[in-house]
Amino acid sequence: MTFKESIYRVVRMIPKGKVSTYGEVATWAGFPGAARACGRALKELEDPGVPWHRVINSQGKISGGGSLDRPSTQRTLLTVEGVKFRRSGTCDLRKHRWEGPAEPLEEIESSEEPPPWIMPAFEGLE
DNA sequence: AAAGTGACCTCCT
DNA sequence: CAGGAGGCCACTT
Repeated sequence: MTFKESIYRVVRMIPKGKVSTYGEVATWAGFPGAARACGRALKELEDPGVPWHRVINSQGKISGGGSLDRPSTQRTLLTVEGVKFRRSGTCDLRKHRWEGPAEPLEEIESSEEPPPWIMPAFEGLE
């Protein structure tokens, strides 16, 4: 299990309409403090099944990195999912923040196939 | 193989 | 709210 795979596995668990932060994703993936590395992992993401847009920074804002069109794409996807943004560019983290994985991560690590309760990332969108 | 550098961050002044 | 330092990983000397 590589670092990136661990990150992706956690991100795939974020439900539609919820968001999480780089730092928390990294922590739940087993790498506390690796928020920055987490950002790079998502930047280099190739798997289309990972809802990368649901990961924002700890201030509730969309980070400006990656390719130029990525921040706007991210905001559009989140808006479609029901996440509201203020004019300042921040969203209400208290309302949309994902509480974290309900099941201990160990259970997932041991399984070969992804469990059926993980929803496709872009279901209901296009 | 080891050290340096950069990155979609965070936390603490 | 701005600025600076810290920490993790991956890529490059």
